[in-house]
Amino acid sequence: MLHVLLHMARHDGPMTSEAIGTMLGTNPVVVRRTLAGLRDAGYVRSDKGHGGGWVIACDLERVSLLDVYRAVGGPRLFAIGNEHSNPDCAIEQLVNAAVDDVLRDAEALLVERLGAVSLADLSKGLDARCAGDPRWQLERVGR
Amino acid sequence: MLHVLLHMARHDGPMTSEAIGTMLGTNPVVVRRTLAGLRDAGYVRSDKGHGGGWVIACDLERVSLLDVYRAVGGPRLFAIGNEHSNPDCAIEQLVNAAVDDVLRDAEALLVERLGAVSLADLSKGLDARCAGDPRWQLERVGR
DNA sequence: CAGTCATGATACATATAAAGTTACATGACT
DNA sequence: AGTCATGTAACTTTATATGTATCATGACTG
Repeated sequence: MLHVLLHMARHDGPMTSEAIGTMLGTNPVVVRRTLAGLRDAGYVRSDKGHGGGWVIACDLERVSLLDVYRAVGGPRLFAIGNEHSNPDCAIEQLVNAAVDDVLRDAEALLVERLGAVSLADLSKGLDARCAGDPRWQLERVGR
Repeated sequence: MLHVLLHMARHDGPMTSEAIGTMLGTNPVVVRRTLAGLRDAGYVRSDKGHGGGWVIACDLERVSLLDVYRAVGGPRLFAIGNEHSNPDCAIEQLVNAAVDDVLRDAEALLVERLGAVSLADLSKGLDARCAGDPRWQLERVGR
């Protein structure tokens, strides 16, 4: 979705779900489902009808990767975690506490780092990277 | 599994897969499947026949939570990651690089922290926590 | 106003992985 | 010989994500 947002930012005029779907090698409905979160957060806007589609609706400077992550969906950052926290077992309490402690710190790091990078940062990085190479100003999507 | 290992360490005599399964609210076969990784790593031993079952086969001091994590199975630490790294799209390259950078650091932190805690540390923590409370010396499993 | 193009939304189908289940073979103890 | 336990394989169930089909709605166009 970051990929999509950056393309969208560099595209004048709306992008349709179908175009994005083709770009991602997926399906327009899936695109709508996923972008719905970003729309609800106010980061993009969608217009119906002729000439409709998806447009950036925010200041890239004020939206971080963390914002996108949260808007798009998963509260689950880790593939591991404590399932059955049985409050009756001291061993489990201790193990969970130890694992939670580590996981909390790692999540804090992720949140901090993802929160520190804005979409504008990425966009600027792209400018720098492609300076003098106008090819990349177009959408080079492929798959 | 950490839960199981600590119980096992405080249990004299082997624990059967069925007992462990009941303790975890799961199935003996699932227990065998999961513990197989720990057995292959040499952290536990399994004996067949009468009086058989699972026993700790390592020095708790020398096995970290990271070791257990790796032996038990999942190379996937994060629920997020880059799927289709399309080498033709500069935007995707940049996004992936940015996300990978953050993920690498977070994973490094996890590895460091999980590697710094041994099973013996947890066991000692349990001793400290339950000092003067002999109830917890028994398996209080429940579910 | 009719036609089309787009999203919104719902319901259903498929794919994948994890967990659970069943069944049987093997080895060990009594 | 009988029982108890693991080892293993095959199958089923469950959960989740993804893909698909369909129709309603709104917006632009001629």
